[in-house]
Amino acid sequence: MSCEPEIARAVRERGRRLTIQRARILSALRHASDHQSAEQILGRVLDGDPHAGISLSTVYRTLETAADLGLTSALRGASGTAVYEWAEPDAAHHHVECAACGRSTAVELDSLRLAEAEIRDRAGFEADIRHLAIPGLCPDCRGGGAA
Amino acid sequence: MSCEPEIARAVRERGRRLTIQRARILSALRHASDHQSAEQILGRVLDGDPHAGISLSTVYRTLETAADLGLTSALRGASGTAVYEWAEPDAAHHHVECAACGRSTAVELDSLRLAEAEIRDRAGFEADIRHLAIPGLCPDCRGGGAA
DNA sequence: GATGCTGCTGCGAACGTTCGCAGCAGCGAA
DNA sequence: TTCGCTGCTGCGAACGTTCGCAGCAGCATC
Repeated sequence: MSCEPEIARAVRERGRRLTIQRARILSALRHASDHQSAEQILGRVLDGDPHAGISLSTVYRTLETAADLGLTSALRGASGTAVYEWAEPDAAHHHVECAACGRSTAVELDSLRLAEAEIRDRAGFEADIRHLAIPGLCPDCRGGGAA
Repeated sequence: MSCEPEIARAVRERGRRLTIQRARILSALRHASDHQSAEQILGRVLDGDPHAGISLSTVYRTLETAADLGLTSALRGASGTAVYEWAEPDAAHHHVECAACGRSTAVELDSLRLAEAEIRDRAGFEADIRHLAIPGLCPDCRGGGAA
């Protein structure tokens, strides 16, 4: 796949080692169209090569490392299961998740910039609100179920 | 404890049964000064009565039920362990958690009202941003470690 | 006070995730 | 190319949390 050199560079540039496992895991996530759980990612890797012999621990650790490097971002929604996605550097976005049906949508929220400033003023913290799972009710469930 | 009738009423008013276990668990959380994990709450209950015979499952279920009723609110921070607190109805607040040292502070954030409106406009979701765990860096760690 | 419905509980297993450890392998230096 | 350091991996155990089940007990009714 064409993006592997890109992944390799991104990892090595930041002083980390590029292992076969990392390349496979990150490549799988890179080519996924949406959020993937750790198990789904492992499934995709093993789909491509059933003899890869990659463990779930490694998937978790790789995803955590990659999040540190800014390559991926993690999201733990109401379901409790964490999902991961490739981090497009310019597309900071947030996820609204329906508490009733579980459907989730990505939104860009300018007002959270204000929240960061507000936090700096009131608590002195340097907040990092680039990727948030926000609970709510989707239009369908709002009309039918609740209210 | 003087608040038990209040808890009893709150539970029964909403059509739920008041059990000894629920009364004990909610009372323990009500009198706690800050966030408590499920295990801490169980500890407090058993502290008061070592023969209470309450299981951790019941603590989790009670806290979930109480959150549905609006009596408590749950928060799952970066540590992964969920913490719970008694929900003061008027004091909507958020928690900023230091990614480096783990310290967390409560802040009130007006700008999140804007975010709710923004979400309604852009995604049609009715967001519920009353209680959020926001990652960041506290003043101490910002000065010393990062930057 | 006795009875019945059914919501709640304790138990134990299972889930998703993290951790500790011993061995392997990437990468820089020689 | 070889060597050595040490960061990374697989394994398995442990953690916090959720789930399924059978039995118990709160509450409404009589």
